[in-house]
Amino acid sequence: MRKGEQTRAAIVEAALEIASTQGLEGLTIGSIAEKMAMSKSGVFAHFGSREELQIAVLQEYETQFIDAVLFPCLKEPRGLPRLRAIFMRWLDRIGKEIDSGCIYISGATEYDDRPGAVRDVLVKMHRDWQKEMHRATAQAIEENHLPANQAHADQLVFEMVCLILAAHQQGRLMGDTLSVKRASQGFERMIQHYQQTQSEILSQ
Amino acid sequence: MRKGEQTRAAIVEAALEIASTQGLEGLTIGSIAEKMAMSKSGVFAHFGSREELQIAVLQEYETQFIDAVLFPCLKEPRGLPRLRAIFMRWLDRIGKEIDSGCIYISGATEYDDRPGAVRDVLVKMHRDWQKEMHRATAQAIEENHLPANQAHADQLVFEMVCLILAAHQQGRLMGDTLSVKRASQGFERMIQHYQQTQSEILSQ
DNA sequence: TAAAAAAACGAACGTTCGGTCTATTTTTAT
DNA sequence: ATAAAAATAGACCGAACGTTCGTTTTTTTA
Repeated sequence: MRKGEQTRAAIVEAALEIASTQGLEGLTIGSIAEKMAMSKSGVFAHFGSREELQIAVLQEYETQFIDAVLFPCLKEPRGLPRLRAIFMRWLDRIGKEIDSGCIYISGATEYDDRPGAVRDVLVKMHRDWQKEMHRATAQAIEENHLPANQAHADQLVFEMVCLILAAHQQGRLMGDTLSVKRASQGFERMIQHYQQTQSEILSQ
Repeated sequence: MRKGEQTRAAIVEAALEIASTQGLEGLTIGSIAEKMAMSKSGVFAHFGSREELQIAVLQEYETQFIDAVLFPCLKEPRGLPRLRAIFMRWLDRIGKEIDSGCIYISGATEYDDRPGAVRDVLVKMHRDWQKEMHRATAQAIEENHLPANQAHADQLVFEMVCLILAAHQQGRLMGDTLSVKRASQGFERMIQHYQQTQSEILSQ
């Protein structure tokens, strides 16, 4: 029983590496078997279907993502410092993934028109992550770091996603080495704008 | 000789529809043949390879895109009005493509790690389009609609791409019906910011 | 209208895919 | 140590893929 779990974890790890560059759709059982020096059926037996395997890869990615991006930020003070930390760690991770690729982002375009369990899991993960950012934004409003405007809060989260997506795409497809810096500049400009809106309100 | 060209054009049209939902990688000769009520070999003979077919589809999309987005905007006055018109028509097109999908965007993630002729063509198209927006931005600076700051100009184009990408992804994957509106709000906010920067400079 | 050229067909090729089945080896528990 | 259980191997399946080829049909040209 123990050996199986170990092997399964190792398979998921290898599969995540492959999926990062080839995409979740480009992930084949044969390619994993080769990388693991195992037979296809040996790999297959741990999951029962390719779909289960893809979902396991997504879950592994989510775990790593939350560990690397969200958890360290919880030490930061509630409000804008924590929100900024989240964005910056997220962006930092995207920067590191410009060589390998982010399966949240590649998966989003691969599965936006392909119904099924994989898509459902992917949507839930995106939704959960955006909820997390909504929470951080709401806290920034509570702490009076940002003006209390729900429309602005929604817009802010949307634009954080914007910047990340473009940093990833421009970095990977276009080879734009400045894309991460541009995204962080965009973030600061956006924050500046919303804070300015606040001071305008206060001065009225 | 004439009949062949007609058929080829019809094939490319059908292929573009399939590629919009299935992606360029999901585009198979068999699926086109079925849609066209032709044999696989009949379809194949017009292109010589799948790669050539994919490139033909990309070129067809580019033609349609330029016709629908760029050309009508050239009637607008140079400067900010034209730049705004370009962004809005682009965004409008993305909005209409939320059901079908945009192969510029899906192709970008499909081929960001898959070297070859298709990727090369795709990169060139992205580059050309961004050059077009750089030109429109430069004109807005010439007309004194925006401050003369090259760093800002580059950032502005980057953020236009940002907003489009997120409008597409959030609309398609997350079913966010407000994504197009959010992108246009983001654009106006961004323009407002850069103009504000200008007035600050002028008042110094 | 007949000959030439172009277009389309249909069968097959080799490969790869996810998945199944049975046999064997390895690990675990008694 | 041994029996049960779990893990792995390896052969194999049917389907789909891009591509090739010889043949037939349709279109164009003379």
